[in-house]
Amino acid sequence: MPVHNDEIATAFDEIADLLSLSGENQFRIRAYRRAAQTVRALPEELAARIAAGFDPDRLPGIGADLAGKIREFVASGHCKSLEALRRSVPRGLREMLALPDIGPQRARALYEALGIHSLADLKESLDHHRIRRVPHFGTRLEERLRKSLEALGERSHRVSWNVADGYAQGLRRFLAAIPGVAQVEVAGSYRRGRETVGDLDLVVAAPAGVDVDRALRSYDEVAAVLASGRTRSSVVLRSGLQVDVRVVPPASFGAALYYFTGSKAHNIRLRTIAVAKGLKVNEYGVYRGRNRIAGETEESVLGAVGLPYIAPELREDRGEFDAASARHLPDLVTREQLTGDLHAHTRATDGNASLEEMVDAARRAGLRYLAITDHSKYLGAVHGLDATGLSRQIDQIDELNARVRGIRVLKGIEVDVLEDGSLALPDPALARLDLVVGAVHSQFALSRRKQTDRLLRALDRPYLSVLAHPTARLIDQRAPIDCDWSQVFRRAEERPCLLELNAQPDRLDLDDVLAREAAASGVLISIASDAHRIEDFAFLDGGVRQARRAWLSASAIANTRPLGEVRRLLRRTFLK
DNA sequence: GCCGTTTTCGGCCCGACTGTTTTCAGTCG
Repeated sequence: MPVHNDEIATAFDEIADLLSLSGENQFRIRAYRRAAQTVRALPEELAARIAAGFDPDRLPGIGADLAGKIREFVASGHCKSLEALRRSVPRGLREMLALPDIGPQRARALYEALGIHSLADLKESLDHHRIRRVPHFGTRLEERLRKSLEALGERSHRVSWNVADGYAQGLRRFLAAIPGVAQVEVAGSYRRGRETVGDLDLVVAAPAGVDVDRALRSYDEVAAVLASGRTRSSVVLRSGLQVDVRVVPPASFGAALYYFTGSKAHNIRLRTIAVAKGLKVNEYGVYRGRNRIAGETEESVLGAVGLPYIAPELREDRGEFDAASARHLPDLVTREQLTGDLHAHTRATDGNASLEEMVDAARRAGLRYLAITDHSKYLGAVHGLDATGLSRQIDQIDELNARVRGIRVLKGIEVDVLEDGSLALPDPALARLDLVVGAVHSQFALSRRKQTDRLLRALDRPYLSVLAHPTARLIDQRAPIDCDWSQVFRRAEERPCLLELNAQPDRLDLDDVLAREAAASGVLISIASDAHRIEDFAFLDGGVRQARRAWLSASAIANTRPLGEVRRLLRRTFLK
């Protein structure tokens, strides 16, 4: 039974929690948390790499001890020290950490004073007002915990970037309109372009005396105030989304924006680098001794520690500091560099606009070519195109191309990759098309071996030009298929075949980690809207965000090139 | 537990808010 990276990471997180409940050294705890993060973000399964001779202690933050635990876990599926910890820490105590305001110290104190070792125990003690008798606990904390416990069930999980964007823009406008406010930016994981956002972080530049906190509390979507201060406030909106606002003087805006954009791991690393140079970085600026030497802009903060600007999408502690000091940061792709879109649908299948409407919308979105790739007919498909329907659409596209200006329409199809890796339409039916987009729409649960073979065989089909949404995941709904991606990337590079970064907000597939790995293997990426409505070309922004998180520059993206070159790329795949 | 152009031992990012306390610990981001 192969052990997945996420299981190793989850075990390390549990060890960290249990160590914290044992009152262990915080730096030892941090080592486990950092190792969990490192392992979770790896593009390839560690078990497979170890089997191939890789030594995990070469990973950053993983030394001899943790490497040994990884080996033990991979070999046996168990970790003895985790099991020992589970025996030594009262069962159930860990779930207390899920509650805001309860950390390891308070969880421990409640256990020792009242024997509380579960959320159910806590509720009972709260109901009987026993908590307030524990040293360092009081009536206010009791009330806070009561509210937190009630809210725990309905606590919102992370929302998609697009949903967060709706709330963020309203808040930004509201805060910017406060008299005296000089500047407002949305920071946090939103600014780093993560596919989901847990809470909103906003940074406000305002001179002393501007009461941003009071204004925020009057925002009509605020349901509860968690913290309220002169420079920092936290509220919860009616939707359940938490909002943290940080207010700084204008001269510190860059430093505060940097600090609040994160990620936490990135900030810790930046501050560590600064310390080595005799500097201190905080949210007010960069300091040498008591002298502030930077802070008005983010560029000044990085410049003060001797580094070039690092784009927010790269700030995940995934090698950006090494790249920055070597002056090898990628020139990240922008939306303006996209020249066209290689995946879109019309009313002929499951889209809701006509061919002409989709093409017009694409042209207005600044695209110079658009591939129409409606679904093929296949077993169980609704409204797939049959040979007659496809032939009719081809004629319509020829007719439209003769008529419209400013955009070229490519003839394509989205065809199913069947369980055996064959395509749902025979080669002769595909030969007339400009491109063939293959996609997995069924049999998601095949074994790693079968799924890998399936995709490798699909990549061997002569007419396949693009593998769409390769992992078939739906964020928070459907797990990615299990597959040896390094093999798939190698084959796609040899063919060559484009791999898609599908920009639908619930797909974003390939994700940032795999897209970076694919590009490193020499595969060209197609950022595609998969538009079903005329509004959907806006999804391309999200695709570009994900591509930037994957460190991709325009040269790694097929559809940043002129149509002639894209045609050559697509045609080359037909010749092999 | 990790790590090293100061170090193989002794460090490990930094500050705001809250509540329970009279000077600070805990939690969080």
